[in-house]
Amino acid sequence: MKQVLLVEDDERLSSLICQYLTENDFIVHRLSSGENLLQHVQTSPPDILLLDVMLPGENGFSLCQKVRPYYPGPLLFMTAKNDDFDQVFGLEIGADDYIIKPVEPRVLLARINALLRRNTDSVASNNSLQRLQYGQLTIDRSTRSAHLKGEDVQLTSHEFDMLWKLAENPSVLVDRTTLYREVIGREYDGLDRSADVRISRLRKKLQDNSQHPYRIKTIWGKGFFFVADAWDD
Amino acid sequence: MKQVLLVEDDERLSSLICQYLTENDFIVHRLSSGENLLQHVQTSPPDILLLDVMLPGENGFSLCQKVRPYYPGPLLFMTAKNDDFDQVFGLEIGADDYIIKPVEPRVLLARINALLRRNTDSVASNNSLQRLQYGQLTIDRSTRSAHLKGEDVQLTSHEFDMLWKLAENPSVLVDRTTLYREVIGREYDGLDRSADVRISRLRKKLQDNSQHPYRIKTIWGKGFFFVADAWDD
DNA sequence: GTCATAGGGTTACAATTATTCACAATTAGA
DNA sequence: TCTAATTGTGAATAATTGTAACCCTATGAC
Repeated sequence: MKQVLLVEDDERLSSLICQYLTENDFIVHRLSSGENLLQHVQTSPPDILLLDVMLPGENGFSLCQKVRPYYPGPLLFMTAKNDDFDQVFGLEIGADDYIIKPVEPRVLLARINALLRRNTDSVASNNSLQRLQYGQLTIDRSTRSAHLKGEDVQLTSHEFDMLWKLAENPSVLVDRTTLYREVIGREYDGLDRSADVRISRLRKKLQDNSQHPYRIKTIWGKGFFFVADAWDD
Repeated sequence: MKQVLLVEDDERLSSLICQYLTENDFIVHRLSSGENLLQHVQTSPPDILLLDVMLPGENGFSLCQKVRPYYPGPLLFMTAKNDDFDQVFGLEIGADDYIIKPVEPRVLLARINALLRRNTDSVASNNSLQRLQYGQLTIDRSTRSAHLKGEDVQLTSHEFDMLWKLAENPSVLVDRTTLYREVIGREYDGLDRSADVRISRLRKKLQDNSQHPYRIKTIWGKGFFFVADAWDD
């Protein structure tokens, strides 16, 4: 659940927004002025910051400039003043969006989601090929973790490397020579069995049955391959 | 210079926008319908895409859905129709902003810049970043302090250096040699355990479980890496 | 079909590497 | 200087991985 920090002095509007966002699975923290904003942002940073422009004491623009060095996430201004100059100014000092009141809750929500989507996208887009999903099995390279039927599968480093090598190209044979060279990191001498041992341990953790494996299959005398769609029991 | 792709059938508005953006150091490409949009985006992807909603032939929403799989960058809708439902819909199908006509050129420019800033920020400037935020964990280089779940985490100087080194490139392996050379300040002799001890102390303070760590993970025989997403276990 | 054989699956245990603890050494502050 | 906090050291413990042995199964010759 994403955390929203709302700074708004109009109690009626604040509680309206709070209610609507809470209904839509956000955790909302409310401040009625910018007094403790900096401290709040530093100790429990929100996922998105909603700032009213006209506030008692320090105004939203000034707060934005103060808080920006400590808060890199999305920041959204709300204001009753429909003034192009202010809008341009707000965006230029580092806001990501600028909404003119009256705020329609559905629109606010859509804009919040658009900002959050973009923000998590950019983190995720570096790892475009970082996550594989096959039925109930998920393999995430950025965290080097695997999940099966919603449960965390505790794989060791080498087990994970082996699984990734096989799973990144489902149905494609990975022969012993390749496996040793690219995963184990040495040449295959024709006698070494450590790849087999790794496969064996992997199968066990993936709840695969070696007599009738469905995830990692063996091609006798050649190597192994990963099966993408498996019918889970 | 950034490239803008503008899809707008109103010739007067299109040339007005084109002129204003060109004056402000953009390269503008214009299309008067969505006919060749997909091809254009694939052959010369713009830095930002401006889409009119009401277009001859295929409308902007439909174009957005078609083009999104091939264009991950910022996308902005412009429309004369001031309808909340449309706005919400546009944002939900993947737009980053939605502007109601009449379009004020200065406002359009400010919004374009806000989107581009956000887009390049997250990718490019991690080396100049003073503050990292991963879920409930923030790490602030300017004050050399870290916060977890709103609480101050008391890190020693070396613990902070180690955490920063790992966290500035999440999911990237930092091997022992690098760790000793760049954080501890001496060469790794193959026996020294002080990096492990620091990691161990760090994990404890980050409330990480070394049996099943989620923040700082070990790659056996190689080194360590930092995990950005906290929702793992 | 039987059999011999080559290769794969599994296991116990050894080797390697990581984690942690108590305490020693070092450093920073008063 | 003294004191407290920080950091390193070495040893005990735990986890991971490789090795060698055993057994099993697929394959092909007969």
